[in-house]
Amino acid sequence: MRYWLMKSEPSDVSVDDLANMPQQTVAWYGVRNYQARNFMRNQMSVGDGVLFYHSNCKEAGIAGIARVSAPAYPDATQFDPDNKYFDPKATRESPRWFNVDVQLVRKTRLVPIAELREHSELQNLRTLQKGNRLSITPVDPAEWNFIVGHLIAA
DNA sequence: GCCAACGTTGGC
DNA sequence: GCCAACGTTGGC
Repeated sequence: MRYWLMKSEPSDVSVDDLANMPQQTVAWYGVRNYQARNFMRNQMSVGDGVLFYHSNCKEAGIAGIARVSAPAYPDATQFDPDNKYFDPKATRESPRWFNVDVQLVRKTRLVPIAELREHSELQNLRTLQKGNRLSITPVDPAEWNFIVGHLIAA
């Protein structure tokens, strides 16, 4: 059982979009970064905790709690020439990109990134580090407990 | 919209 | 294998 922070642009999939999906579940398609792919393919398990994060938007921050609900499988968008995530180098025999399914546990208040930065308990949180651009980052259990127990509950 | 930081590409 | 050029990310 691990913990993760996963970024989504709310103009693409917001926490409210997720809440309205069947089973409140979405395939985490469109990841085109090998490190993030490897996290999904090699390290994620069903039941892992996810901080659903809104990025590249007016109010960036944690917007919900979710869970990994299906292990990694080939990302369908890589095979679709009409999709913006199409990858001509990917084949069905040898897919390049994988995604897990993520299911909403509950929407939370928006915890802004500035608030996350206020807490020394979170000074090592990967997504807060200078220059970090990874859309999926691991979260330590202590960081998870602090965020879920103190910030979200507050 | 700006721009720092980073990942990828491709010529050599 | 190097590395410059380019494209992207994402907070501000």
